[in-house]
This record gives sequence, structure tokens and C-alpha cells, in this order.
Amino acid sequence: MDGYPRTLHYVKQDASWEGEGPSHSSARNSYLNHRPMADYQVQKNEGKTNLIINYLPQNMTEKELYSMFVTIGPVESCRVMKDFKTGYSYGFGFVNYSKAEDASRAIGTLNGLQVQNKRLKVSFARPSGEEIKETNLYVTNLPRNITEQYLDMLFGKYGQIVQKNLLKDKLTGMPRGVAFVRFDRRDEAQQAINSLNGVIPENGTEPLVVKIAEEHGKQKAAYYAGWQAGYNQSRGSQQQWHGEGDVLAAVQSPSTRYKEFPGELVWHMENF
DNA sequence: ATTGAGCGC
Repeated sequence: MDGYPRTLHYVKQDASWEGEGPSHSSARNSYLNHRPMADYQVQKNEGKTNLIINYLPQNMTEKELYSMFVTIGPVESCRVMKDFKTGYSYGFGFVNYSKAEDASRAIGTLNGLQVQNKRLKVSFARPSGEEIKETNLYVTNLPRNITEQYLDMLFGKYGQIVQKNLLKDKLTGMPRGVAFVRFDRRDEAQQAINSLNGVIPENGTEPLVVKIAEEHGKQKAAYYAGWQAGYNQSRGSQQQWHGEGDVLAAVQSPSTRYKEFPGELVWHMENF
């Protein structure tokens, strides 16, 4: 028990929330007309100043984030989470207000705001702890005729699905039988593993494989993207890399990488 | 073999 009531309330929300364009439907289902919001976000918001901002555009900086949120009120600190070495943004961040009323107002006015190709999600940050780690599941051996609705049916009964991504073949557009399902809490994800791993679904023939998604895969992607950005910048985008060997060799060789990608910064009022 | 980015110093 984390001390928070699990009852869900319903809060009005723009019906057409999407993380990106039509081809990216992963975030869609979590943001239907009435988005469930846990009690602690509705009731116990007195004294809460710290917000988590999801679906930041890839190139949004801390300074830009600050500029956007300081329009509501004084900001104590502001950060975009990035790969430490490359500076590659993980697409989310935190804004801590000086006053709780401003945090509430920021949710009211900035949640759902379209910024470039993304729609920001603004909500109260939770205290970090074990119960909100390892919530993202990697699922394989799904039936090839799988739909998002069926994914919801399969996984939805074990907890609140925050986000899901049904992977499709790039050429044919057909489901690959692979999906990611992110739950709100660790125990929900674990319950889904316990109940569904090794189970053959009604319209399937193979036993599902359900496990915690690897998170270090993204480190490599960040490295790759960060290196590519730096490389293209210094070479005027004229040359291409040819393979992963080239990338790793370049990253590991002595360079000014750390100057080009200073890593994480926290912006405070005194920076302005 | 694992996406885009939902919990950090």
C-alpha cells in the first residue's frame, strides 16, 4: 500500500490527444474524453508543487521548458531528462513550482498543449519509490490479428494502462506480435506478468511472453542519435556512417563530445 | 531482441 487511495475519478480531457501524428497511436487510448485520474491527483494536491511533463518534443531544451512554465508563476527548478553523455532527451521532464497553486494552474492550462509534433502531458509527479518502477512490459507471441482493443482486454484488467505500443512491420503495416504495455504501478505490471506470461490467448496459438521491458536498449539509441547529431554537425551532414562498428569506434575515441553535449542541467530562478 | 519516451537528482 502506498498510502494513496486507488479510487478513480474522471476528469474532462481533450478527446484527440495523440503523442504524435496518426501513425503513432500508442498514447491515444489513454486519453479518451474522460481520462481517469487517481485520487491523489485530484484531492491531495494541496502542497504539491512538483510536476512531471510527458511527451516533450525531442529538441525541447530546459530553457524552453522553463520559459513555457514560468508564464504560470515562479519556478523553483526545471529539468529535462536526458542521456548523460549525449544529451539525447528522453522526452520527459520535471517542473517544480514555488507555490502549489501555480502547479495546479499549470496542469489546468498547459496539460494537452500542442508543441511542435507533441501534445504535452502535465501532471503531478509522484514521490519516487519502488512501486512506480518496472512498469513497462515487453510482450511477444501475440496473435497476428491483434488489435489495440484486444490488448486492452488482455492487460487492462490487471491495472491502469498508461501507454501502449503495438509494433508493426514497417513495410506491410501488419502487427509483428510484439507490444509494449506500460502500467501505472509496479504491482499491476507484475500481476499482468503472473497472469499472462506463458498463457495462450483465446485467438492465438503460441504462449505469450510477458516480461519487464529492457531499459538499456534506449541507452544505445541515445548514444547513436547523439553521436549522429554531433557528427552531422561537425561534418556538415555530408558523410554518412556505415554501421554500428563505426559508431562505437567514434564514440569511444577521444573527442570533445562532452563539450558538445554537456548533459543534464537544472535551471533555477537565479539563472535568469 | 525491444518502442518512444510515465517519475530524476
